[in-house]
Amino acid sequence: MNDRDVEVLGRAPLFEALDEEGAKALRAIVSEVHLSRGQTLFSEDQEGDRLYVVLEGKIKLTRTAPDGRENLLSVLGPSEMFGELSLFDPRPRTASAIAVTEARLAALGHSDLWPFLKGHPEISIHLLRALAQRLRRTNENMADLVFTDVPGRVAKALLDLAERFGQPSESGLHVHHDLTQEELAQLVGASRETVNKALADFAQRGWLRIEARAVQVLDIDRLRKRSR
Amino acid sequence: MNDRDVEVLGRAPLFEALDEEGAKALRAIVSEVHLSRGQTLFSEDQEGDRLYVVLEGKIKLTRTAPDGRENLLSVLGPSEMFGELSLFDPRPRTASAIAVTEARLAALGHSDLWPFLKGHPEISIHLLRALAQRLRRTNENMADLVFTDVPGRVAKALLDLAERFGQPSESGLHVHHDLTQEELAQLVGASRETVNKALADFAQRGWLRIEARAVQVLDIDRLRKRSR
DNA sequence: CTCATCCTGCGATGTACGTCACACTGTGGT
DNA sequence: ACCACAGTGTGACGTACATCGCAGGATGAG
Repeated sequence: MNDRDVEVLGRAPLFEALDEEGAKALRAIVSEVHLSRGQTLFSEDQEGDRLYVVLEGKIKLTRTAPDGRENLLSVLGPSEMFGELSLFDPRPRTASAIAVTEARLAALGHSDLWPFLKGHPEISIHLLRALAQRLRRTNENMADLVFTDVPGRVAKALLDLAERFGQPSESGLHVHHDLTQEELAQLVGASRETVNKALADFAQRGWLRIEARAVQVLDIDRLRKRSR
Repeated sequence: MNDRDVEVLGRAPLFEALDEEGAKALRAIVSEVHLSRGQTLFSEDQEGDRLYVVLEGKIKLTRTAPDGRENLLSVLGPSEMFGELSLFDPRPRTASAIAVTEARLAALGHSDLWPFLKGHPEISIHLLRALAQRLRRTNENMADLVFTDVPGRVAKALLDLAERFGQPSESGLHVHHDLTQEELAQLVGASRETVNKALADFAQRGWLRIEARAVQVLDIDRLRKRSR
């Protein structure tokens, strides 16, 4: 694990709570996982008690309906944590984790983390905060599903992705989200076609330019307005 | 606080974790709140760092969209906890809490609970589990919004309410949910009218009988099938 | 380079559900 | 006992979005 990884890991809620000594000890027991694009890390209904932090790349969490249709819960990038639910609430996984890009992860199992929680109760507090934030965000998304139309949800999703993965560039903000329109559609809970039309509409209005698995945001304010 | 209250409180995730001694100490510092039907305990955007456990009655958590439309996050009954998010993640409340029936609550503030968390780290673990379960449930509901039609969501909501508030009776299961059809509609993310039609349809098929703020479930299996 | 496969773009059609309108019923307040 | 008003029941109508169909690009494996 290189210096950059250490920095990335340090921004995860788990490590944030620890002093350098504790962080060092915890780093010593994480194991590293490498995934190539499209590879699945774990699947719905599997047993599993490992928690992951993204070091590099992007991971999507998906749920599959009985009829096979899919739903994208979230897309996670560096420093973000996932898989912890089955650690605190020992049940089979309720989502699958699949690499959207080539990715490297840090992994911690139940038996590795648990003693640490006992020894460093401040970690629990940070984890509670992280889960509380997630719950807020999820409730927000629920409300959006009910109240906001598809273009609005697409705008919201893009803004969120822009905030997390956007890179300033000559003509605006370059958001390389690495998602196909199909995946974007699953993320906002709509059909691929409608999302495509919404994007085309935004592009035609000059708010953004569409690229392969990315967009150039040209007028972020307009996009914000459309998202409300 | 009477014996019954003590028992109800003991089933909340907060108290579950404690031995009798700890529970007794914690009980000593909770304060009791009384609400009459329709009264609001706290509102969206308010500051607040108190956590509540329902002792008696029912509370709804609602969000209001900018345009005034409402969304019901959940309906909580005895032993259920709410308001803890702003305790772990100190931000204004993201939902309002309103009494659906006359209700009594036990309340704990930040300054009361925090020392307890330090002294009893096992509480944090139980709280983590509680939040993890909630997150799973919320994700489930999201998927339903995307994949399940309104009648299906109504069926799901009724089954959930039945499980939590149902009373066995002569002809089936009596579910006194205390919600108007308007509130039920806000809970499943649909219009009052469509929910009414779904209920009428279920009743006409003989799956249930509609009563004021309640239903008699007559054929729970059919209802289950319709919900999937 | 070439073919197969994945991804994107976009029009035509159907439908579930929201909105509107209105009538009926129960309930609680003075 | 009355009226007001909150809650329920149901039809007519419009529309946002899913579904279907297909065509044009991009991508990558051999």
